[in-house]
Amino acid sequence: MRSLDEMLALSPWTQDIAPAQMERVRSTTVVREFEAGAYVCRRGERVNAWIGVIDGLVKLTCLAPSGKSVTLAGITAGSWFGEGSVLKGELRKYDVVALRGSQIAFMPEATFRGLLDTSLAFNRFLLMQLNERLGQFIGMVEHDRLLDPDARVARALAGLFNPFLYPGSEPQIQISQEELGYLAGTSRQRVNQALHVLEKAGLVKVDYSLITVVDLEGLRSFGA
DNA sequence: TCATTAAATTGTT
DNA sequence: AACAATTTAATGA
Repeated sequence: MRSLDEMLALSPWTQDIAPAQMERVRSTTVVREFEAGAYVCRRGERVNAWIGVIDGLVKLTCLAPSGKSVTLAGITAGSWFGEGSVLKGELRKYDVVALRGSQIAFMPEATFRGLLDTSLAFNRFLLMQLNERLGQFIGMVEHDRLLDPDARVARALAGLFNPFLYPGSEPQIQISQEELGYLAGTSRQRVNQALHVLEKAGLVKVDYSLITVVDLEGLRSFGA
């Protein structure tokens, strides 16, 4: 995915948006590029845009009192996020960091609210997305307590390929094992071990800084 | 294009 | 956590 237009074409909520609204989305949404490691936005900033990942990969992260950072979610290309904070008009609760060079779209709050007021499809999409996220986070807590590390890595990885939340088309993700460790809540070494297990099981293919999902269903249910 | 080097990532203990 | 091995990216001949 390279351009905002391509991403809009992939986004489910654009399907029956009126042409005038679509034009407003196109003309007001700003695209910015970020290098690996750069902050897309920081905790505590006023939220004035809905954010879309056109290309690349970002993570939602927060700082534990001890100083350790915790990754709450990885957001892949094709996904929009941050609607919760826009709706509530609150300060941003987490840091957003680019893990790779990334192209990020910022849709101004006014445009976002315009869509809310005029499009039933948009409201439906948000409802589905919020519900999907809720399910994912509940699942994360459950898995964190019930599953062994191999399975946790499998779920964390599968979570990045939720077709509704992340309508990117490719079954690959460029992510280091260290970052996957932050996401799964385990050490890099354990991720390395787990990836070997998952590869032997025929669920993924592991390359340098790149993981290809071969069997998404198998990944989701691994260890259950 | 090829060789050299530094940095990032991975494999292992 | 530490160390070695491997891959990538950048540089210059």
